Amino acid sequence: MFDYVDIKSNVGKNFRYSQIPIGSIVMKKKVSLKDIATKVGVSTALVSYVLNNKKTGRIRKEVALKIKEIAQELNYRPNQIAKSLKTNKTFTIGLVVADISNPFFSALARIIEDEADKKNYTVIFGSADENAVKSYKLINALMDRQVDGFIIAPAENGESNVAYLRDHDIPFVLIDRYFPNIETNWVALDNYEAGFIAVEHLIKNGLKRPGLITYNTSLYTLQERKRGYEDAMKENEIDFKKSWSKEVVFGDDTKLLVENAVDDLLFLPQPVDSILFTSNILATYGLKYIHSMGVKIPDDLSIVTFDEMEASDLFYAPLTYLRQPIQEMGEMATKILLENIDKEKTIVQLNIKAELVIRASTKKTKI
Amino acid sequence: MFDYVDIKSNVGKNFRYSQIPIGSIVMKKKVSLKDIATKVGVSTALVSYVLNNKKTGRIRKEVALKIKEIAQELNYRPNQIAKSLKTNKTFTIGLVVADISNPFFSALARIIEDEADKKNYTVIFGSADENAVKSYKLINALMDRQVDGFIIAPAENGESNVAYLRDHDIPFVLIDRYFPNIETNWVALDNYEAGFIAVEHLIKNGLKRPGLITYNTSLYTLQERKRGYEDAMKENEIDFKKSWSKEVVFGDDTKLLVENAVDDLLFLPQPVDSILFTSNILATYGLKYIHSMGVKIPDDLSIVTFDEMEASDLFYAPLTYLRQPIQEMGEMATKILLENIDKEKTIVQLNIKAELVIRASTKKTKI
DNA sequence: TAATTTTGTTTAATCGTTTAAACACTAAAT
DNA sequence: ATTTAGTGTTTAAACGATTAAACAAAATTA
Repeated sequence: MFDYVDIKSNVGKNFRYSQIPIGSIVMKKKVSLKDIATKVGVSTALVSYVLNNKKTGRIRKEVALKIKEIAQELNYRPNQIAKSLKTNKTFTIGLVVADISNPFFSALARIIEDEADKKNYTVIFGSADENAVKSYKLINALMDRQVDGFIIAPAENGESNVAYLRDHDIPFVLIDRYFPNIETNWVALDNYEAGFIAVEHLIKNGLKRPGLITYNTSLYTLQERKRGYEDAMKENEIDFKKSWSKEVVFGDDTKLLVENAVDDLLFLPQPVDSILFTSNILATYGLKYIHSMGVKIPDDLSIVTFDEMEASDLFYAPLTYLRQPIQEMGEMATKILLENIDKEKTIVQLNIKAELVIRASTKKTKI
Repeated sequence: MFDYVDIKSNVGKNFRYSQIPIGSIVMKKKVSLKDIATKVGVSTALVSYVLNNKKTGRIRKEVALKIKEIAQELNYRPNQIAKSLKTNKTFTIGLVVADISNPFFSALARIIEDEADKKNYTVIFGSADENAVKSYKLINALMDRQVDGFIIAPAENGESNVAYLRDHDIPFVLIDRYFPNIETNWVALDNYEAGFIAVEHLIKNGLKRPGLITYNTSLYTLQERKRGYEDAMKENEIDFKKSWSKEVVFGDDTKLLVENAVDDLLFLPQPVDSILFTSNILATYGLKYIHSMGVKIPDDLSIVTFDEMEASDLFYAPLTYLRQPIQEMGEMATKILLENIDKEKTIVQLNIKAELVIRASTKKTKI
């Protein structure tokens, strides 16, 4: 399969390589309970009891000691697969997000990993690309591996996934997105309030024509952000125009669509004076384009985004953004899941408030 | 454990919640080979043969059909844990990186995930925080779960990890970092060349005092970047001063240390006229600080970084950077690993060349 | 017709654990 | 001197699959 030529002859190519056959290696055989049992001269049952600290009252101390000693000596590590088969528990949780390479989700993944690790769980992940069918396949693949539970950021139309999990009585917690009419665990933002305070902030700063760029999706999370955006205008007696609100389709040409949306907003007869982006990806595309047009922020246009855009620290106008409490979300989701795995089930639904971090992209104009 | 009060009484707090006891649910029992066997009236062996398309020549067509039909009807999904125990194969690979929330590693994770998925493997990951001990624990935890192989970005002093894996005859591929004296698979950058071309580019642009900010580490990867930096100067007859090259310790106070390093370089009697950062994290800290000082890029100072800093598109001077071929690295690492898992082992060592993406942060000065 | 081969299916062992139940002792209680 | 109650350990089944080997019946060959 790899037919690279020798490194020396490879000058000027864009890689160096070498292929070296491996010499024979002294392999350490995996040691099982049986190996220990044989060596000590007892049954595997006894070894199992000792190493799991069961029946402690009944086992002769010298034997127990000897077993532990030999286990140590042989560097015994229990085969979790065998253990799982018997105990029906894998100490593994499945994490399904849209895309693990999205900073929001990878940050979440790290937090979940750490929280899970505290209870000796490991994490298997999968990226579903905002696609409910792919998500379904992933969930099945992970269920086949008998994960003890799931943390899932469902895609649009992911209700069936949720129903599927529930039918199979497998614990799960939705994160970031959820379906308000389905009785499930979830941990998410208070999206309505977040949209609301973002726009209220704009209005208080004297901006009267806030635009919105969001995904064209039925996901409640984003619907709520939009509803917050609209209500903030209503409550502040702004005469909201539909043309201020743009929706783009998620996919390969999202970038282009965002650029078109920006054009639409800025070339209205009466252009918007500010834009709220409802996700980090939308903001990234939009900002780059706006920047490339030479539009000055915040003088020509104010900007607010969802999700931390720490990278924008370097931007001449660091962005005002709605900070998602990722740490808290990840921790809580994991805790709730592990509780559900261990104990009897209750439903926990958590909507955490966003924090509006005000920076230079929404400067006050004189009112 | 969760003693949140009722949502209505919770106005003004930073979260909303509710706890609803779950009603009883009609649970779908997991269906096993045995269930199918019973329903069809045959042995589990036969069911297994049919569903795995073995002994196809010998099995009565009607029976095979019936079995498949019932399997479908019951929505049978094989228990991978049981399968793994018997076959000694989990179709799982372990990914151990420094931090999954680092964009470089999460991008890599996504690529590995996709490549692995093509061959029906899933990925378990762990973050080792540049700590060889933590890495060792992680590797063990994943080995306990019988992963078929590893992709690992080892930490400093990770040689023992490598030896451990080799002793246990478990396939693995090092990624991003490696130990040149240990005969292992690796996929990494040609770090020497990358450092070299970065500095050569600076020199060609008329800069005569290139500084370096790197980690204080024995990791070969970073040593090589530094060696490239130094050699480029030697070959271009620049009289290199040791004071131009700063090393910072990885850890919680890296940010502060980077800021000190920047100070050191800029307040030399004869300050550097350009800085090469050897990682995205260093660059992020450094850039923010430099920016906050009001230093103008590239007029006062030119900048080159390792790793894609796409976010810097928004910066007034988008950064010149050494693009790591992440896609290729992830794909190749996965391919090499899966080859090693399936077939007899050869060692593949791949050093892929970086691409210098020249942007505004290294403007040409008149020479 | 008997021996052989082919066809279709089952039996049973196995992977590495866990764990209830059985067993063989010894010590205490009647 | 029995019965009863521990004490220390083993036996064996089970988890859910795979798979070599055994088996029975039908088809083919001699």
